[in-house]
Amino acid sequence: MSAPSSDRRTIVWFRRALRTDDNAALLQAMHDAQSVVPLLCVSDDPSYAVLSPRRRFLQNVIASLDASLRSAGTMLHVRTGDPVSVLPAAVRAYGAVAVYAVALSDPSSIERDARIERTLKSLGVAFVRVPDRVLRGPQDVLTGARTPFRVYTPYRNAWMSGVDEIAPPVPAPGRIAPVELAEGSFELDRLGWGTPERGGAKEAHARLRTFMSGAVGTYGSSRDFPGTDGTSRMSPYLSVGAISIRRLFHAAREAAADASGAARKGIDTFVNELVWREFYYQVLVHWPHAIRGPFRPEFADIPWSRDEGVFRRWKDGTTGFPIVDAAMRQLRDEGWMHNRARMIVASFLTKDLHLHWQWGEQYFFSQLTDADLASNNGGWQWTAGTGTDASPWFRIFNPVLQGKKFDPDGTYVRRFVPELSRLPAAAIHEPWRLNRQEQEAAGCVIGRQYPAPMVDHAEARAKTLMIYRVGDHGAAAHGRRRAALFS
DNA sequence: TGAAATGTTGGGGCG
DNA sequence: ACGCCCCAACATTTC
Repeated sequence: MSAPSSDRRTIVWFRRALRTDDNAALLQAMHDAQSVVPLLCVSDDPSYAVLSPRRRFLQNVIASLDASLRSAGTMLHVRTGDPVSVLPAAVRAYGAVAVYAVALSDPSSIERDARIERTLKSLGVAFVRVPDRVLRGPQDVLTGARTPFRVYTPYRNAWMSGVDEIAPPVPAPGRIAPVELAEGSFELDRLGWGTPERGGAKEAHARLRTFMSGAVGTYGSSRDFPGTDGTSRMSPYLSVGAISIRRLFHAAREAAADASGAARKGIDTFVNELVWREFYYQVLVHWPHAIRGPFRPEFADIPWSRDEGVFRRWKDGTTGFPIVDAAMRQLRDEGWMHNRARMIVASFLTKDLHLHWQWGEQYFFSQLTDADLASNNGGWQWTAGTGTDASPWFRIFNPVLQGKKFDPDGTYVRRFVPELSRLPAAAIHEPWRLNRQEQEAAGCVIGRQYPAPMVDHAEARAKTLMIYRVGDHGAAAHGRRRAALFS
């Protein structure tokens, strides 16, 4: 790194690290030059104005970022348009010698960044991408043969063995010298987003503190119950970088340091989930083809249904299966879904409705405030049985049993499917089993207030086993059985 | 991070 | 007392 020099002005392009706390690109820019311009590029596409939960969340995070920059003495400089043209224009307007940003690893970002780098280079300006999204980079966790891992457990063991290499988080700079707005830049206010309600970095840190001093202790068991507030709910903040992954990891380590044995187990489980996130991240870096289709090509030819009407009922949460409908409505209402519920609806889409898992992946990505390419893709491939170290394809969730097991009193269903709220707990996951009189007493007649189940699970399951078996030439057990048949 | 089908065991009712 | 049957509970296999 070069020595600090006050006459060198740089731009910090804020994208997926929307915070001042422990922001590697910001810290490096401030180390390399005293004068930094905190820059935000906003799309000028009119469809951008549609206020999905994710968009609202993002606006709040950005407002919070601007507020913390202001408390340090500076502010966001906003420009509209495509970053590929905005950044060179900003470089000229500010006379900057370098642009810093968090390094991104998905193919479309890599491709766009390469174009930006070329353009900036022609202006004599460096484009510095600083790794900041994961605790341990894809090249830092490899097998003895220096190849990437495809299986989670050995990956985790290797990851853990290098845990001391993880840097501690660095607090936000106390003071950042302000820079005058240049031609073409404006203050955040001018976007007319209104007063931010919640969702910023401050809220993320408060939530993290609460979680680490309480629920994390029972995380191992309570995280599986969607009616309980048993998860950290850090994923939306992580996905946009409103909180740093190191901040999260070190909070967990500190909590572990003064925790009882039982609580430490909960913390270990939590850290494991962070490692899953890193695992999926490195899978896509090493095998980017998984973004476009099954990681394992033997599953490329499964004859999926293309029934849009069926897909719509899944999205709308009117499948007739209470736990599925509750989950899908939570997604639409909150832009978030409990992890257990994600597994249930994903299994339902692929193995009860026989729709392509990529339809679900795409819909999740469009709705989730925590949308993350790698985790989302990894999760869907896991459910569909097409990924690295995936769930076996013949593992099929029974939506009624999952409901009974993980939402036994129906708290979750009642919260998101009000028409079922008066059903007795014993029937809430299979309301069609009540007789007409009982349905009327609960104010929920099947076919009127709430739909009949849209598929017969046993039939759907049988069909899944059939359509998957066709493509499954890879499983060792099947090979053996087939060989035995012919011997 | 599953569920269904199939197999095994053992207690209790009964003649 | 004994064998037999039934079936629930648990275990194993299969998808």
